[in-house]
Amino acid sequence: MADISAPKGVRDILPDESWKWAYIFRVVQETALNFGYSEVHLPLFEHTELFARGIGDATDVVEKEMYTFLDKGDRSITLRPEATASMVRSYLEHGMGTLPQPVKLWCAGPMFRYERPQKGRYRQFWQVDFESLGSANPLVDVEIIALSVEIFRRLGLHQLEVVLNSVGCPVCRPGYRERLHRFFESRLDDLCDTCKGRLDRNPLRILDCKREGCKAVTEGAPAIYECLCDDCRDHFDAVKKGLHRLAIPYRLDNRLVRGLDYYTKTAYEVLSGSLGAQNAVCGGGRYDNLAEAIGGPHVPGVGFAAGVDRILMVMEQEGCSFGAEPSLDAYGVALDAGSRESVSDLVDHLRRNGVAADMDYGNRSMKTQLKAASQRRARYACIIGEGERQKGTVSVKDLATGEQREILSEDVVAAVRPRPSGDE
RNA sequence: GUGAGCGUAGUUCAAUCGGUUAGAGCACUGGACUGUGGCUCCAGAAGUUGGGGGUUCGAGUCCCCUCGCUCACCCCA
Repeated sequence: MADISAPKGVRDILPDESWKWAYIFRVVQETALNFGYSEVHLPLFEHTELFARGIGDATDVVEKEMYTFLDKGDRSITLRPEATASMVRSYLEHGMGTLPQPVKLWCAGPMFRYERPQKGRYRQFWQVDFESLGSANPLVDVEIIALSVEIFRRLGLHQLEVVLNSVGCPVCRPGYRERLHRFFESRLDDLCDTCKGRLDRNPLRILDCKREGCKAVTEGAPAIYECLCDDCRDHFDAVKKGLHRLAIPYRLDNRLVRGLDYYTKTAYEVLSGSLGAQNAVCGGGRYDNLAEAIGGPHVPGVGFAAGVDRILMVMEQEGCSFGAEPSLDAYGVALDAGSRESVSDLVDHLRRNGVAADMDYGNRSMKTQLKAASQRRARYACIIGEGERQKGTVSVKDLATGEQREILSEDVVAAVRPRPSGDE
């Protein structure tokens, strides 16, 4: 066991896995293009204040899960625990309010949260994040949900469930909160200790509790639907209607909550049954008051983040395809020590002409080189020995059929090049 | 932060009640086959049994501490 190892909760994505990641990002990128979202690259760290205000100081994420440190200029810096706040910051900082609205952006990259690792939860984890900024139109909520569902569909995931709720807005939520408070107050004895504490701070969170006792109590709790203001109710109806039109199935769940005031109206998650306790592959919703919370003008927004680590986990479990595994077109094989330089030259020539080619650098026997060619799933072995060198030829062996022919060096590219895609 | 389970070769795992030199599959290297791969057979290399302390004639095995991993609570992607 090496005495040096990666820090707790982080991991290496090695070649046996990395090509699958690349596949997922490719699918996400194509889908983003289809839906009219443009990619941005955002910094991995921000001023701590952005997250404190943009996520909320009362949340667990901000209270105890952030990687925060002072830089050499004594600024408090935090590794981003999520992307939405950065996205809104970027929108405001670059005056995107002057562009046609909504501005539709996406990004991908690692997020950081100091949590105890477990299945599907890492301290550095990858998200793809989509945000649509500047429109309060419920059709945009529908688009966001449809986009996330489409990504999962293209990736081949089918055992997923969309869970939908509305969390109201600053107009109607206080009334609901009060009703909940009254309801739980009368059943205080049946609640767990943490929920007793939540009663005054944030009774909505009690709905989220997973303890059996609390769940039983919440069965009879008033639903937020009864308390939504006209605006929120119309919006919610429009979103539900939109999902119906697009034939996107969903389940309503009034336990799905977001604790803070700048989260408004639509809240949704996409859950997988095959993930263990960390079963959300995607979470999102509307945050019409977030831009103001971080010191900007009123900019409505809606978006989602999907966890790439978890998506991959579910895909593996459900036996989804990741496209073609990377392979070589040609593998150079030297019969003797004197031919190694010729093989090196040939491989370089192939590579410069768009052929995926590799060779052995370990002075291994010809047998072992051919073995390596098979293992790398090369289509052809390009063999050079003394005889070939004298004649200026290469023996090209089709590793699938075993068929071999000797061809002139200058014709090798044409012989092993993958079927031209037409526009090369 | 809390709880439970687990740490043996690169990796997946063995090792009887505490008993001699800690074994095997896969992977790796070489050979059988010196100009032809996948299969087979043979051989080789590979270990501070996570670390530290204790009990014992003797510890991979039992006890304590510590570190790490895993799962769950919590929270979320």
